[in-house]
Formats: sequence, structure tokens, C-alpha cells
Amino acid sequence: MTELPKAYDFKEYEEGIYQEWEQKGYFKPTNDPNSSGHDPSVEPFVIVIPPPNVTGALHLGHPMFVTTEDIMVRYHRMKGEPTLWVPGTDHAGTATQLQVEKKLQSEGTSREEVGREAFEKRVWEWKEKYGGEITSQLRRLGASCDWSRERFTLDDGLSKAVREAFVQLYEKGLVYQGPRMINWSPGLQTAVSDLEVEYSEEEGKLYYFKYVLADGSGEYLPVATTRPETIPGDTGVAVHPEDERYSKFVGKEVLVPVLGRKIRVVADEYVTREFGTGALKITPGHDPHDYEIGERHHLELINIMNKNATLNENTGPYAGMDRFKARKQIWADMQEAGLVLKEEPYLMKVPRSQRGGEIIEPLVSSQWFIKMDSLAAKAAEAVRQGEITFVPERFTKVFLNWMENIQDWCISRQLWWGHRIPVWYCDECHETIVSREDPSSCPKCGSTALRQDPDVLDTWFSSGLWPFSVFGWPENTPDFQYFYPTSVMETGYDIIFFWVARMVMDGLEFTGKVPFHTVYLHGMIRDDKGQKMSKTKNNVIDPLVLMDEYGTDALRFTLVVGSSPGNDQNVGVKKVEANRNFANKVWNIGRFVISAINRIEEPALESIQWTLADSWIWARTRQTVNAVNDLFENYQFGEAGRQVYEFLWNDFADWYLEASKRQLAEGANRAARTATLLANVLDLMLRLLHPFTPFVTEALWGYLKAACQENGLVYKPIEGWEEHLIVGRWPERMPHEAWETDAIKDFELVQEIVRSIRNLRSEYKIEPNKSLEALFVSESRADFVEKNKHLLVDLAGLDEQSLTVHTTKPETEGLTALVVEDIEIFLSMTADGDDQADRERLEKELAEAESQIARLEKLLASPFAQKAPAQVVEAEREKLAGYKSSAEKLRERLG
RNA sequence: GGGCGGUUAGCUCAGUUGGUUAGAGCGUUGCGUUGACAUCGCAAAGGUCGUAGGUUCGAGUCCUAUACCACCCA
Repeated sequence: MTELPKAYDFKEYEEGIYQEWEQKGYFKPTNDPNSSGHDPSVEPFVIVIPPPNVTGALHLGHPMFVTTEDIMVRYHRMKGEPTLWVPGTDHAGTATQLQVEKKLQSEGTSREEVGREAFEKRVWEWKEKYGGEITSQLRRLGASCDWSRERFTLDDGLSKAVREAFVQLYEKGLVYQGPRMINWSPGLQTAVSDLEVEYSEEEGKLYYFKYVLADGSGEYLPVATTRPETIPGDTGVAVHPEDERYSKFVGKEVLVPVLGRKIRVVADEYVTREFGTGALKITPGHDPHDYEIGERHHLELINIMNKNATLNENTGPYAGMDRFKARKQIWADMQEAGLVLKEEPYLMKVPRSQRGGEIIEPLVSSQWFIKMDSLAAKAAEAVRQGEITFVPERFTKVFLNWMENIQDWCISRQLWWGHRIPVWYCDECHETIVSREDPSSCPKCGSTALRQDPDVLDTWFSSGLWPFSVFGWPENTPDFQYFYPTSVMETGYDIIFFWVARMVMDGLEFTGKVPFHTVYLHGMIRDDKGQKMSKTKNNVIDPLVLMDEYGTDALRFTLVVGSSPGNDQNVGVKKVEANRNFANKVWNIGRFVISAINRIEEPALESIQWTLADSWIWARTRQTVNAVNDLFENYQFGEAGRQVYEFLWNDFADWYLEASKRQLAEGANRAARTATLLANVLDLMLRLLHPFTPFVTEALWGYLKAACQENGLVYKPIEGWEEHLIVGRWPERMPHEAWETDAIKDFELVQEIVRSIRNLRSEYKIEPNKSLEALFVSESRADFVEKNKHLLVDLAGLDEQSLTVHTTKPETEGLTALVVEDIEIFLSMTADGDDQADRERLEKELAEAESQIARLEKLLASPFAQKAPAQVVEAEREKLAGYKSSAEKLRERLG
């Protein structure tokens, strides 16, 4: 006999349950392709995890995606499919390198000082030390992934995949080396891709100044710029070809302020005549648009910037000066020289690094790029052909739009932590060697004086290969053959370009297949006021704290229920608390059911008739099972969870458990039958709920199973008890049966009567434990009331002895009346019943009924009656009939 | 400039083939410790579903326009 504590204590269970699951091997897929007896024809369900940063800290986004993926995985596992969730972590080049650099800084040294080799060693040490933290937190979240297949993007196997991919692209001519205009991050001292630059609108100034003609005429061309520090790099001034104001200047030369260099005035349609002065200074070395204009007009390209964002020797007196100081200094010098016209406030778009927020400098540099158009065309076509479905659907358009306007991808990074670019240069003959294996000598001249390219690849390069590199690609492993392509890619919409797009392109390019058939995109987590969580706003909620306080299940349920795919979600502690309460509610439902089972002493006979409450709860159970199945198939996990919640709390606990108490008290067959049904419904609901709240359901289900088995008289699942709920069979759809409709309708009438009586009790402030004398009158429903009077007695607090049911009205003097449809209910309230108040209440009810009658009569007289489906019309007719009989009884009562 | 999402109760949000009295949690008010649960129960107050049109027998849900907020792309 199990005696459960009054409250669910998650701390007692979570860790042990997870260990048990893992130890029993439930996280590993059945039908393993590496084992004998593998059947390749059985389709597996496969998810690869979006690998968290190896040294990253857990934030609410993690529990969010872990829960969503775990729900899918547990659902498919319970359906009996071979199910695999591959875990792993990402080396996260920049993020990790920065952390270690910070550490070095605190030790009073730097990566430059320790040198590349030692630095890399330090990062690996760091990874070993902290890399396990994030995965242990994933475990704590209940992630049922196969840890024996855990991968890290810098593993040997994955590094091999990276090399293979790079070399293949190179051989196909899809990888090429700059120089090109790139985004330079001065703080990180590396190039970054377009995606890593964010543009923020900021208050700046528009500086107006004179470009004086070189011919000595004293005439000048007025020019406006937001970045005076780039003036030393100007190699032209452009005006619109049809701009009459400036046509006379085209072809002439003007003098660069301070430096006095002569540059040409050109005509180009890119220039917007309305902006600024209509004349645009051209700095081909430091602006992407100017770069293009410069190319069109064969303007010289001058680099004026050092890698640390100070100006270089090409800027004369400003050499060595920081870019922002130079901006001021140049302007001051020009002012002195009388070249300044004016300055005005201007809202400018400032390019900032996605990481760290420093201002990015566009400059020309030699970097490695991937040519994207052919890759993107294939990916876009696959999506158009429906080979990949997005959930929610709207992201299809976002994806395609990006693919159709794609730019080449700068993949080299001047970092030390990452996949080294597999390119070597021969010092002797200057041959470039791109190779899968480290070359020992130059294939052209035989020299051994080889230098490997110092750069590493953008982190996202390896991420793009993740769905197949985790299975051993380029080797044709059993895992790769069986588990690839994967089923669903679940990730945040913020990395649709960074990651999803690249996986699709890479998958098609390297494996000839789309890497997954469905992309499920979740929204972002915000605080309870809808603001992004950030340390500076001090509104960060630590998931670990939430788990400590409320349990993992509560956190999981919160992050999935009450949200919908692709939409951002505001999370507050209150919600988690409410869901902790839900876990406790489930627990207590379980305690009740188990104690009921334990008291059963004789088996239920099949012949015993079900009560109305039995039929109703079973009908609702079937409805809920079906609805949850529908919702799961459509990735509507939030709504599915909500329906189980509502069923358990509002139907099962609030009504059926209460109704079952008398049935259990009857003993014998009735009690056994009731306990069986309680167990059956709870078993099914724990199964439906398990993907959401795996711990409390597993714990409770274990006790339920034990109670049923120990007792042996009651419920047993169709296919017997599984070892653990995690591998329990998922409840399948049950066809609708005719009796369900009436059962639900009838019980709802009971509920309405009970609510009316409770309402009245509340109005009269009758103590909850005081039984009321009641008298029911109904011509058509007398039998119904008689049959279900126990329900009414128990749920509404009536006095059983004095309760009477009549078909015609007896003397009711001194009793308070209630009307529900054509059932009149007379109750003995307080001795000194207030007739006047009673009358008012009944009048109010009558008025309400009459207004409903008027509304429905009008509706039914309208074209609605002819045009709407018969079923819908009939439902309205029934309502009208109900109100009519109520009104009639009320009028009688009021005299 | 283009695109996308949102606007529903005091607050935070659900509401997916349009079905006629719009739901939850939290908060608020009143009552309450009936052996599953005070991490609870019963009852109540609270919404012309951003605005204006349209389609339809019927619109929170579909269409058009518009306002505001947020995000993405340029």
C-alpha cells in the first residue's frame, strides 16, 4: 500500500527518474541500425538538437526549445516509432574565444602574449571544464536525448566533415578568396558576415562642407556626409546625371580638404538629388555603395583604416588617430580652413556588431567567400516544391525572400578558436593548396615551406553541416543511412538565415537531400512586460532558479502552454507558480485515485450499469484524447497541453472525483467499477500529459501502476502495463460513439442545476456544510432528476432524506424557487426568507430569459433558419425551448 | 521603402476548416479547513475582441483600408 504525501515534492523525484530513464536506455532509438535485426523499412523520428554554445549559460530560451523538442520526441517514442534526438554542443567561435580572452585578461595576459598554440590549449581546457555544464542542465530539463550520440562541432568527425565540405565547395568553384568589401569588427579584430551586423537608428549629424574646384576658380561643390573621418579616403564626388545644378562640375576636379589631393566629379544615377546637397562624396574603400560607384567610374580605392579602427598613413596628419577622434579633428581643421558650410542633426543608421555592439567598419579586405546563388536557388526550389514545410507557414515567405536576394557569404574569421581553413600557401612558388589532408609538401614545387591560412571558419559553417555531420558524414555510416534526413528541425526564428537556410543549402549540396521535412520555429522569450531580457534591464529570469523553486515540470509547462508557434512569449514567475500548482493538482488527483483503488475488495462485474457521471467523464476523456491527437499532428502543443489541463482540473477533479466519492462509498461492484474508471481515465491522461510534464507523470504513473497491480481487481491497460510511462503507449484516437452526445448533454444539465443551487447558496450566504431541503418539480424530467438525485445531493449540498421529486406542483409555500429549463427547484433557505429579494431575483432571471427568447426568436425568423446547417439551427431551437419553459415556470412562480 | 506579427477582462495571454451568450492564469471581491489537494474549494465582478468599411443567414476568426506597437529585410 502506497501512502503518498499531500504535496508533490519534485525534488524527491526529478533526478532519480531521469537517471532511471537513461540507465534503462529509453533515450536510445529502437531499431538501431548498428544492431542485427535492424529493419530499414521502419521510418524513424529524428531531431538533431540546435547545439547550445559549449560554454554558454542557460537562459529561458533553452528550456523553451528543449521542452518543445522533448514533447515531439516523447510523443513519437510513445507512438512506438524508433525515435532519436541527437544532443550536442557548438564550439561557438567568437563567444567562446571571448570568454577565454577575458579570463586571460584577468590573469594579466592576453592571447597574443600566450601565442596561438597555447591559447587553443587554454580554450580546450575551458571547454572541458565548463562544457559539461550546459549538457547537465539539459538533462535537468528532462531532455530525453541519446547521450551516447552526443557531438561537439569541433570533434574529429565533425572537423572532417567541415574539411570535406570546404574542399568540395572549392573544387566546384563555390569558394573563392577576396579582396572584397567586408564588415570589419575592430574590437574583435575580425571580419564578420552581413548577418552579424545590425543597423540601429541613432542621433548623428549631417556635415555640410565645400569640395573646392581644383581649377582655382574658387567655386565649390557643396557636399554632405555623416562620416567626415572618411574624407581622406575620398576619390571622387558624384552627382546625379540629370541634376542641372551640378552638371557643369561633372568631369572637373576638386580638392580633398586638408590633403589637397585632386579627385574627379562623376555623374551617377545612384545619387539621390533630394538628399543632402545632392552631391555625394565617394569613398570606395569604406562604403559598400561607394565601392560600386567607384568600380563603375574606375575611381581609385584608398584604404584609410588600420585594423584597430585608427586612421592609417594614407590620411596624412590623422595617421594613428582613432576614428571618432579623427571625425572631430578633421571637421575642426576644415572649419579652420573655411570649408565648412553647416551641420544639422540627422538620424543615421549605424552598423553595429551583433556581438558586443561596437560600430562595424566596412572596408576592403582579403577574405574567403562562398558563392551563394546556385546553392540558394536549389534550396529555394526545394521549399517551393514543398519538400520542406515551415511551421508556422508564414516563415516560408521569409525564407524564400532571403534566398532570392542572397549575398555571398564571408566565411573567414581572424580568430583562433574554430575550424582552421584547410588552405596552405607555398612560400616558394606561392601555390595555394586546398586539401582534405594536411599536405607535407607543395604538390607543384615540392617545397616543404608551407604555411596554413591562419584564419578559421565562421561558426555557422560547421553548424550548416550539423544534421548530417552528427551521423558521421562524409562516411556512409549506418546512422547516416537510417537517420538522415531528419524529421523536424525545431529552432528559433531568429536564426532562420544564420542556420536553417544554410542547413538546407548544405544538405542539398552535400547529400542531395533536404536535411529535414519540417521546420518548426518557436518565438522569443521576453519578460512579463514584453521586453527583451537583458542584464542591463535587470529583468533576466534564471531558469535554474525557477526549477529550484517550482520544479522542472512547472517550467516546461509554462514555456509551452499559453504560447503558439512562432510567436514571442512573455514569461513571468506567476505563470510558473500557477503551473507548479497544476503539477500538485495532478498529484492529488493521483492520490485520490490510488487510495480509491487500494480500498477495492471485489472485482467489478461487467454487467454493472454505468452512472451518468461515468458515461460523461468517459465521453469527455475520449473527446480529449482525440483533440490532443489532432493538435499534436498539427504541432499545436500549447493548445494540446491546455486541453489536458482543463480536462484534468475542470472536469475530472472538479466534477468526476466529487461524483465518484459516493460511488466508491457504495462499495462492492459499484466501487470497483468506479475505481476502474478512475484508473483508466487517469492512466490515459498521464500518458497525454507525459510529454509536457514528464517527471510528475512518470512518478505518479508508477504509483498508479503499482496500486493497480497490487490490487489486481481493477484497471489494466489494453496491452498491459509498460515498464515506465516514458515508453508507455500513446493513447490513440477513439471513434465517436452515439451515446457520448447524450451523456455530455445530460451531465451538463446536472452541472447547470448544481451551479444554480450553489449560486443561490452563495447569495444567501449558506454555510457550505449545511444541507438544504429540496423539492424538484418537472413533468418531463422527473425521472431524470430522480435517477441522478445523488449527484445533486452531493454536489449541491442537499438534504437527501427530505428531497422529493414531483411531476405536478405541490405546496411550496415558504420555499425559494429556482428554474433550470423546465425543472423547478424549491429550496428551504433561511427561516426568515426575504420574499421581496426572492421576487427580485426571479424577476431578473425572467427578464434575462425573455431577452434571450426575443433574441432567439428573431434569429430563427431570419434567413438563418433556412441558410444555416440544420444542426446549427436545431441547437438554437433547443435553446429557445429551454428558455421558454424557464420563462413559463418563472412567470407562474411570480404569479 | 518592402515584408511579417501583434492589438481580446485590471495584468499576461489562449482562441486553425466562420456557427451565433468569447476562455485561462494571475489579480480583485465575498464565503469556506465536507478525509485528493489552502500549491485548495465554492461563488462573483470584469471584455461593443484597436478603428472604419466589406463579404456572409452568421465575423474575434475571411477581405479592404487605417492607427498604434514590435520585429525582419533593404
